[in-house]
Amino acid sequence: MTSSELVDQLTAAGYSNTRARRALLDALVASAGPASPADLLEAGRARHPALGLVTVYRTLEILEQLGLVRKLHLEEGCHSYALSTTALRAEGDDHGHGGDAHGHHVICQQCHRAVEFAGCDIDAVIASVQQQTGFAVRSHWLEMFGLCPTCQEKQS
Amino acid sequence: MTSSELVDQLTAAGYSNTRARRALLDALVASAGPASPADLLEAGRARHPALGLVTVYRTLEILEQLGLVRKLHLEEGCHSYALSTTALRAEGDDHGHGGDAHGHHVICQQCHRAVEFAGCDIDAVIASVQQQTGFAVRSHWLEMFGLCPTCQEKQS
DNA sequence: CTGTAAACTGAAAAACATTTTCATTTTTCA
DNA sequence: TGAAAAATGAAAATGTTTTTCAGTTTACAG
Ligand SMILES: [Mn+2]
Ligand SMILES: [Mn+2]
Ligand SMILES: [Zn+2]
Ligand SMILES: [Zn+2]
Repeated sequence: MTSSELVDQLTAAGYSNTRARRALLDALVASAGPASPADLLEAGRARHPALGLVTVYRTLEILEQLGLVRKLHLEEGCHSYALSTTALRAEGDDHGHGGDAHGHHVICQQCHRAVEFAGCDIDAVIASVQQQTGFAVRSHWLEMFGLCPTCQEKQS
Repeated sequence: MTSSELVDQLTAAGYSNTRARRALLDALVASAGPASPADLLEAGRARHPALGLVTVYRTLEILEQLGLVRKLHLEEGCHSYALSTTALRAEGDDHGHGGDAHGHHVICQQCHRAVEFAGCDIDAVIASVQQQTGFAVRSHWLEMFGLCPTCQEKQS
């Protein structure tokens, strides 16, 4: 997903095409792994020095609502954002957190690269939990951690 | 799990039995759902008014290391803590986040009560992710959201 | 093109959350 | 019971997110 495709999505949704947003989206597309708001501010300022942190927060909120990025919760530092994969966004496969389409990530414990994956087939687990606890499960949230191919090689 | 059992675990692990810790543990056991550090400070001060927030953070960190509480990441407000279930702690079922035994919670979207559940049988999903992405998956993290039995009744 | 209304921006301040520091108090244990 | 070690909490430092607001930029109708 290029940053101008992302801009198109924003304008299609009725948002303006501004310099600040282009800078942020460029930064987001260029970033290797998930990036925190502070990370994105720094990277965005390389493109548009006047960029403000408030705009980073506001734009990420919009992007998240549109399903273009996902907020990851990490052990360290908590929130980071990662672009969502086109294929998965299109799929509309909603076991979703609160009714929104959702995806899940594997995150490298070494280099922190994150990759979205398709097909979280956990209906059996959900059924078991509903039976065990009496809860009506409406959504779930799953993250995996490990080593990416590159870091596996370096390891050995 | 009573609070004095928790104190026993602490002393067994070499930590002192202090008034501040007893107050915090009482508060934790009494709390209905997951509680934030600020929540626990307030509840703990009902028992020991001098209790400080720093001690709340420090004690939660210890309890988490011992596997007695788990840190939940929620959409709103981020970190909260919930006692872990005895049965699950004993089980030593470690698909674990970083090698530690782990458990998962279902959280009520209405009243925020959290219940730990056993048996996250997602080996097939893990295998598929490893195959899809090339990552070597070492641990995972799963939360479910829905309605607890009580809130389901109220709903209808 | 232009002019205008609506949308957006970023500085600053406020509101929160977490961590560090350090002098004092409490606990443990010989 | 006394000394050493561990733990405490106030205060300050650090970090993150939200709110406000006056000024700027963008979109778009004319
Ligand atoms: Mn989180
Ligand atoms: Mn598991
Ligand atoms: Zn890696
Ligand atoms: Zn409920």
